Amino acid sequence: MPELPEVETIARSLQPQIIHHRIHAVEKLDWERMVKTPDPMLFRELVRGRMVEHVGRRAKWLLLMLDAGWTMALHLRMSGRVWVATDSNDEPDQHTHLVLRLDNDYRLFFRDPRKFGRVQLLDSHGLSELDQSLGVEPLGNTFDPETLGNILSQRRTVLKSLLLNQTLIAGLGNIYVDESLWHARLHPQQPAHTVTASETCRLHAAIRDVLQRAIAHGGSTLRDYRNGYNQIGQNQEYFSVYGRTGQPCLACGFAIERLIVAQRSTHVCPKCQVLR
DNA sequence: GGCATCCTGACC
DNA sequence: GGTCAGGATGCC
Repeated sequence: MPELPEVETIARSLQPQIIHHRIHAVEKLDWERMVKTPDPMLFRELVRGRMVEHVGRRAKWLLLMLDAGWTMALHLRMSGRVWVATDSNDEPDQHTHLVLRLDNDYRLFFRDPRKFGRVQLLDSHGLSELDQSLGVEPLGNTFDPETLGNILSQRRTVLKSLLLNQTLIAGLGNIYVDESLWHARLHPQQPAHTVTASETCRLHAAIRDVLQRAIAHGGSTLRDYRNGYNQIGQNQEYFSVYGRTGQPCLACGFAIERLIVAQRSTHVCPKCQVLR
């Protein structure tokens, strides 16, 4: 799925296209399980006529801030794609399950072949609950080495699991966890509470660098991800370990290995990332 | 923690 | 036909 950098890139690319435009109607909604709340009938009713005031992001949630206090929160999960179709001849395909008609005749498409994606319409209370269910923003001001150290020191779980846990640090997924750990020279199976202060500083810096670079490159496109203009990202050209099994480590030349950690495909340099 | 589940498509 | 995939949840 889109992870933090991809969702951030989508949010930024949607802003100039949809802010200050009104949603005329929900033009297509053919997979109602996609709507988490409220029920699909009410969803259609409440969305009709709303003005998009801002587009933002919280963790991996894409947030369309609407007038009347509503927020449409979209989660793209594994294969979701959200973009603005500007060509009126461009028809939504069988995997495009949500289409919003805008007042400039543009349409917002939410395409998701695997149907894992979700959308919900939240009032301020619902938005606050969503916010509180998520951990610290790794690119936010409050995420410093001390904060990370406190999170690490209290858990005996392995680093990979901890970094994937959205209730602790919110926004990392499988790609950027592997990339961050490689840059920090830490093994994904190292127990969190054994990470030293200097390693914590390295990990903190690595997470921020990896995410910022990914955003600068417009996100990583493996298969499905596109930005709000339906364009691919470039960050996949800059991976250090993810998907580089058998290829030489960029730091030491040793072959990158693939293992399974926390039931997820995991990539490491066995020489740079030694398990202690 | 580990595992199944929600889905479809790509690839072998 | 089997396996794998950028995610999250729920169950033992």
